[in-house]
Amino acid sequence: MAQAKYQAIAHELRARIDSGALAPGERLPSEPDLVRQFNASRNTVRLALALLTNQGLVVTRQGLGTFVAEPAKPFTALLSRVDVHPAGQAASTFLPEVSDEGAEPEMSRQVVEKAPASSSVAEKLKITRGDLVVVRRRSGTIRGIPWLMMASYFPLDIASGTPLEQAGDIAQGSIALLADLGFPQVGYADEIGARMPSPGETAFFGLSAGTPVIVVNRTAYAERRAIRMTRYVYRGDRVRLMHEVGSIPPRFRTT
Amino acid sequence: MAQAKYQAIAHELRARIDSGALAPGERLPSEPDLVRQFNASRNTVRLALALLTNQGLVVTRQGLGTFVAEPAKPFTALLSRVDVHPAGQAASTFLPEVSDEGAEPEMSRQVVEKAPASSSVAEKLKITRGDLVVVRRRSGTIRGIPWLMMASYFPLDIASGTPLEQAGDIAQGSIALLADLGFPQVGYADEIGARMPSPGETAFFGLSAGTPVIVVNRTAYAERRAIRMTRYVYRGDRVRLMHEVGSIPPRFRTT
DNA sequence: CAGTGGTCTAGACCACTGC
DNA sequence: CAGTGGTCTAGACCACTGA
Repeated sequence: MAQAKYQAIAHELRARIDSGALAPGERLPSEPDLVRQFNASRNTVRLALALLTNQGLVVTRQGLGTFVAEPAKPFTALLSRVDVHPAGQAASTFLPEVSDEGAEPEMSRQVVEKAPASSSVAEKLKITRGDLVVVRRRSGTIRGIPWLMMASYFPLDIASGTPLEQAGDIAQGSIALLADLGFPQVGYADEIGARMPSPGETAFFGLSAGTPVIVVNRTAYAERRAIRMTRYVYRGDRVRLMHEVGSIPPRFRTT
Repeated sequence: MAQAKYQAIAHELRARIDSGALAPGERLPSEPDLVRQFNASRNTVRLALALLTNQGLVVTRQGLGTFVAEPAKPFTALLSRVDVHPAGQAASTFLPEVSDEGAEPEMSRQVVEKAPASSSVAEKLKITRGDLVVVRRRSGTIRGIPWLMMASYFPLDIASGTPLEQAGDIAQGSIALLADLGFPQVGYADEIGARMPSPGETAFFGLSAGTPVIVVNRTAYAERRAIRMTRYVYRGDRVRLMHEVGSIPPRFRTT
């Protein structure tokens, strides 16, 4: 049961934070202070702080100090809304939609490339890994804050020779375009997971250590086949996904 | 652009992993080896390894070495399935349901307590923070692997004097019971997020550093009010949530 | 037992911030 | 400038693992 000293320090600091003795945004004692308080070497103190940092509990700013993390009010992205109550009245919205008290999200212009399918893309589209797919990428910010990276993957036989291969936005939307091409969407499946960000994701979102990302793989289907897979990567510290089913009393609804 | 030495080491090791020179499950060079390879002190090498650990890229085992993390095949939990295609034919399944090639999940017996509502619970149920709620907790394992912690919160005026206040499972399920009590469920909303685990969650799931958890707050509604909020906490390294809408070709369906 | 990672110390210098 | 965190070194001892 004997704990390591750095764990004991982390435990004590965590207790101070959980109890409210250290409020969100407040500065922790400086590292030299903690060295004195806990009679430990500076490296040991830093080990304790690293623990808390990687748990997302504190953030450090060079030259300023270490601060209790402030939970930012999250953006809410509507994954889907399905009304099943009035029979036959089914509706569903599509990503990306995000709410932040009226602020409009800005989406970057779509960038397009042809690339071999990764194993995860191949699995979802039921094609062979390495087969070429058309990839359309874009990212989203709201009030200047980056919150979304997305990439859509289309099987080459569907996208080849169509506007899907051209950069820039698709006016009517890709769902309508796919329908025009003979592949009306009849359903979709979302697969949701979480993991630590890659260095590229950390840089794009400006994430601090101890912040995961949420990954949604949305596969869209026509009557008999998968016609698109879209991967949405959200920052875990500021985004919540909503998914509404059935009838929800108005004052409880999102937006 | 000059990087810190420990970042350069981490970058180099990451490159070896990404390129496949170090395969999943393979042991990295020992710390003394890395000290020699990179002409750095052991603490610097350990800083680099800590970086990779907290990104979930490697795991260390005392006495054995540091290993490239092996992505475990994830369990798939069905968040919901909503058929909207044949108009009027709406169906929806409820948590927890998990698939792992036929293995049955085991759920612990429910534990019940009365507790003041936290701010997040109060917000979802539209009650006042500190109001008493009935809390029913349980956890789930599959093949002995813990994958879920859940807690349901019921407003006291609904649950008081009902079987919801008694420990143990509810035979007909809480949805049916709530309907019997005059609160038939007409819809629900899921709010999905990700964060780093608390110490208790780390211990329960046996998580290593660099593994987030996925949190789903499901609020269930009767015609005019919220009747229950259930919080599901999943381990991020082994669980994927599925959410299916509409008609999906049979060979693409989950399970 | 030898080899691995885990903990801890003491001290040095650098980089950033606000005054 | 003084105070903060960021990087790095050198060395010590402990705890765990497999042979």
